[in-house]
Amino acid sequence: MELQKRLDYGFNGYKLPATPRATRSARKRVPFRKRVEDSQISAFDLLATVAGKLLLDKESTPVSSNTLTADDRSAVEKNIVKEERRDGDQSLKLETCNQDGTDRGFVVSQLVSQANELNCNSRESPSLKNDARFGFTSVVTTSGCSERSNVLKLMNNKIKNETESLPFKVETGPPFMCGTSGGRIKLDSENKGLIREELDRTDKVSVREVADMCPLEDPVVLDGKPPVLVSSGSSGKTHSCGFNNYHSSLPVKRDDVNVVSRDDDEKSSGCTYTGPLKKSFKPAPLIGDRRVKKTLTSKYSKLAPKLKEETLSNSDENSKSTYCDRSAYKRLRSERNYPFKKRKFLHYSSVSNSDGGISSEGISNSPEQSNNGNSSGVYPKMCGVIGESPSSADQRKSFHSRDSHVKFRIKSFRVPELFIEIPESATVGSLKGQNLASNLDGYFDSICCKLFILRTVMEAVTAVLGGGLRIGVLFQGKKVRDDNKTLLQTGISLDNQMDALGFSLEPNTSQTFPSLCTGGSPMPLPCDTPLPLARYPATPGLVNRVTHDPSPEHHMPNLGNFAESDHDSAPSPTDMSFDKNKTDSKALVAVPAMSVGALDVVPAHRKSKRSEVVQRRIRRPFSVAEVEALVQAVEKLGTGRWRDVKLRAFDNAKHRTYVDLKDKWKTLVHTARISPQQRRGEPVPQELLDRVLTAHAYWSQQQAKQQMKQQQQQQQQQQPESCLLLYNSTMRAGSRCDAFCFIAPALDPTFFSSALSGFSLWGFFPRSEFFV
DNA sequence: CTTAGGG
DNA sequence: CCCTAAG
Repeated sequence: MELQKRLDYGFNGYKLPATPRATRSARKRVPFRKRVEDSQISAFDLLATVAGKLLLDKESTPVSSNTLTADDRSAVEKNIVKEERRDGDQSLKLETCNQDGTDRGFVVSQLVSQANELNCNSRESPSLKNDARFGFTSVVTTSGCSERSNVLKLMNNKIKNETESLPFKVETGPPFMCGTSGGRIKLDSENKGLIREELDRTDKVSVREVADMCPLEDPVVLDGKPPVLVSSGSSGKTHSCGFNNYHSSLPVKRDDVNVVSRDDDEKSSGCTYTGPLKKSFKPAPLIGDRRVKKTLTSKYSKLAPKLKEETLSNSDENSKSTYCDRSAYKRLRSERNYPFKKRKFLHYSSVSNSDGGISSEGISNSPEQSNNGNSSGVYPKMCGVIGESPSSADQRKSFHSRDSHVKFRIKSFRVPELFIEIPESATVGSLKGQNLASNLDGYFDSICCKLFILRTVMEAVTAVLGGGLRIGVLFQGKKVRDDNKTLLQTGISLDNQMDALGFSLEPNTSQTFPSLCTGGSPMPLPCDTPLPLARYPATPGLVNRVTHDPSPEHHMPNLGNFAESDHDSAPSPTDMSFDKNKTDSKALVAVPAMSVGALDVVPAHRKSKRSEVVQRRIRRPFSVAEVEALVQAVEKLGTGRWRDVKLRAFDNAKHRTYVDLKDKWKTLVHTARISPQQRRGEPVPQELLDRVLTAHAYWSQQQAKQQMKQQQQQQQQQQPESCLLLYNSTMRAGSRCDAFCFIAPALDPTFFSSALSGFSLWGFFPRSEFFV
């Protein structure tokens, strides 16, 4: 048998949300980045799944599949062994999918094998048949460094019910020894720290080093000594390995990896989160994950301008008083921005933190993590393994030329459940060919994803077999023949159980293989008997969570302003003697104000509880002096011009935003209306409160008047000036109808209906159109 | 970015 | 104070 005539895939474990709507709305709030990462992970996992499935099928061990099904788990255990490469091997590297338009190449899996066997369409493929010799190669490439591809040869595919186990176990030969040793990572939140430590300790292989070792030009085949497996997973403890990156957000991990790679001695570096800025400055990732870089860049680029702006404004302030106003305001803005930015970041981090808690089981092995691990950790290390051209003599250059093989073993990994939404209007065909990059939503559609991966696999298979395969879509056991059908038409709705959806690789009728397809079922390849269609049960309860980049360490740059602002926050020196009040206010405000040194602590504190949401701005009660200034300004400017109020009376109080002033006014009004007994905080002189009420009443009235005026104006403009053009049935549109023009107050058209029955309303027109 | 309001 | 919808 060369290949089974058909490979059927049931992608269990991938389920569309039962309530897509809810998902959508909820998703709306999810930061784009998160979504992207989500999908990436998914893609990888999907790939892995497919790969596993392929292996499964290839080995034609229905039992396994059944077992899996029974398990109702999405965990798949794989053993990946790198096999000796033959020159004849076909290695196929596929690059693909981008989610966000960036060119993040993704994981592509490919069937490679003792290609010879595959290629020869001989029915008897010993390797396939008998032993696990059939190699499955998974190629991962990132567009950034597409040149570095990694190959995993998968062998001995097993499916186990080891859901809880690490995403991966990797066995590698000596070449990778350090970090590579297979490790079992449990992503329990408790273990994270441990894992990291382990990581630091064990992961001594620098990515860079590895990368350097396996330049594109000379692919290296690592040699496969007996696996120096670190852990066989026997110990519950985690061992770090190439995949250690798993348990943290992509960027972070990446960073970690980099750090580690650069300085092995610095143990802490591995687990220390370095600020985002650092990231952006760091040399291009080896992995070539441009997407990530881009993300980071864009993410922080926003901040950068702000900083610049601030700086500039400050300097402006110093040099040119002319710009004082604006610059001051800009400062304000920048100041304000920080909390926002921060919030956002923290949000991410909080997500990651919660990550562990949300999905009951090993959420931690969030797909993303695995993804990371793959791209940054494992694969890079394996890059040498994948020879672009096996035949190239360069291969021997590999650091381990002795044997040309390396064994990898993926013991197990877990495929998370996906929650993805796909438009029902999408056609099957479009999904098949869809470039994931075009997915505006930033999500992989699970179907799309599956199809994509299938396509990838198909392409690989095609490459091996010479073409003639296509992806068949099965829905509820029926084959979807028309790719032009939309999902809706096909009956694939979001509400459907995703396990009702299956895929198959089938001979492409238009190609090499004659079309044998007749029924609704995929046709077997000519020379083989169909393998049992394995379908994985959907795996409930596994939620795919994405961890995020920890909050960047942006410290509020201008916290120091507190002190400054305090001094300045005094009301504009009118004729009032606020000196005393000023002092008081200073004292009051000064409380929160900290020395610079103290401020530095803030971030640390914040960092310590990253899980906590954003740090709220420190509370700074308005002093009487400030209230005075506010009242005065409002009396002058009125309510509704808070920016002006700010500029007028609080321009120097950087910590008072116009929103703050507005809020304060609101509370002042409220305070003034309640009984003195109910008031809290520093008592505001009744005199001020009275003024507040007076001013508030006055400006409210003014506003009302304004509105009235505006309305009147509108009415005057519209009604008197507009004409009603009436016509009767004898008239045709476009004909002259002066006689039927009326100057009409904008009354309800029905007004005319009685007097001018028989006419129809044509419309309102500006008077000028009729009376020029 | 500003306003206006609810929380 | 925060958060957000609107404009």
